[in-house]
Amino acid sequence: MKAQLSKLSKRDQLIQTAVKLFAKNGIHATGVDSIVEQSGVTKKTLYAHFRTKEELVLAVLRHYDGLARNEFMRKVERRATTPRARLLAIFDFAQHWFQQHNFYGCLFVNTIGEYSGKDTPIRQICKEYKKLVKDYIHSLCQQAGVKNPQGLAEELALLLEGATVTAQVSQNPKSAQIAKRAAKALIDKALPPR
Amino acid sequence: MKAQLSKLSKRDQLIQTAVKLFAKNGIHATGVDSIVEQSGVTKKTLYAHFRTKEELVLAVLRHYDGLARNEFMRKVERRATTPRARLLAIFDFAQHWFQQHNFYGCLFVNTIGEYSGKDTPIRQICKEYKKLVKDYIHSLCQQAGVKNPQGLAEELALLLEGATVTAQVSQNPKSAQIAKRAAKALIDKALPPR
DNA sequence: TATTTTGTATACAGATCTGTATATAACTTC
DNA sequence: GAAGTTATATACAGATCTGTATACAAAATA
Repeated sequence: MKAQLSKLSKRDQLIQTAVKLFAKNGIHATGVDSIVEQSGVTKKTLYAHFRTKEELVLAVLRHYDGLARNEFMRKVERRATTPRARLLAIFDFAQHWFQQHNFYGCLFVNTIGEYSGKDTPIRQICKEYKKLVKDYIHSLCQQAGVKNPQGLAEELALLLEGATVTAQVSQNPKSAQIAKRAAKALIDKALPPR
Repeated sequence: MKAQLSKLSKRDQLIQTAVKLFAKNGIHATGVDSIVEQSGVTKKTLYAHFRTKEELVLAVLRHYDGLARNEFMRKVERRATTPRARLLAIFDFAQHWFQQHNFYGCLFVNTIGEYSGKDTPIRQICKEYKKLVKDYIHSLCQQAGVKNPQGLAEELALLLEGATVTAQVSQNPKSAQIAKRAAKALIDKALPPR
């Protein structure tokens, strides 16, 4: 059951395999043995690149952080041109995301859920990811000329978060439309359409 | 390190201890040995009441479902009298919840995160909980005389969900205030204050 | 008071977990 | 082409996991 990862470095094969397994089954439920088996890389090699499983987890989160934020911004900007339309396009992107067959909610949220009590570097990365997403929304609000861009960005980020969790739990992607409807009302209030 | 659970049945001692450990450390990371140790109940007794760990998990979720929803509704109704004010009081309750020292996010969301890929009865309970919370919000919307109570309930439930996750990840309870601000705008739109 | 239930205490089986050790093959690079 | 790097294959150590077995004590019930 090896994947087609021949062109990648061993390190990347491990990370990409681990991302999939962590997202689908959770971190504690995913043993390094299954990562080794499905990546087609030896355990010895894994521990040559990462000193512990936790270091692999960190690498996976950092990898996914860059990947996910990049795709988020790219797709939002492709779907609309004006800042205002882009704020709404966030939720069209979300709906598309929720419909992916391998959508298992936000990896960072799921990870925090497994490390609620502990205070490891893992938590820091998850926290940072959410901050950067909000910063991006904030920049769109600024570009749109909103009076209180921070306030609107916080509200829209909350809606996106809620829609994501709801889609994950209820297994229904329509939460994106609900969030979009609410977002439109909040945007219209913060920036009356002329 | 036994807790003071003398008045409870062995079954309840196990459930209450398990709730705490699952919430704090996650389910897969919590071994039955630690539940046994901290509850002051023998492993033999645990397996007399629950055939497997998964059955204990189910009992814990069902127990917490009743407990949490009951407290949610009770506290919301104590904080305000009119349906409209109660819709807003949801977020005051949330802020208070987020500030608890043992707040580790929503147990059901964290649980789903650990069972994303599988389709066990566990998922069903989490799904049902979210539905019942939304139904309660829906009933408040109806009582308030909102034209589209379903629509507003969906939006407010999304805000509550987003605020909860955000408070958990960013470890900052102010997300409740943000959600309340957004909720107020949405409520005012759906039910203009006279 | 005899019996059944319910619990404790503890050890164990078998699987799985993280991480390491050993020995060997392939691929760079000088 | 020799040296050094980077893999593979595989076995193992030691801990921890779920679940069971054995032997005994306490408490309720008949």
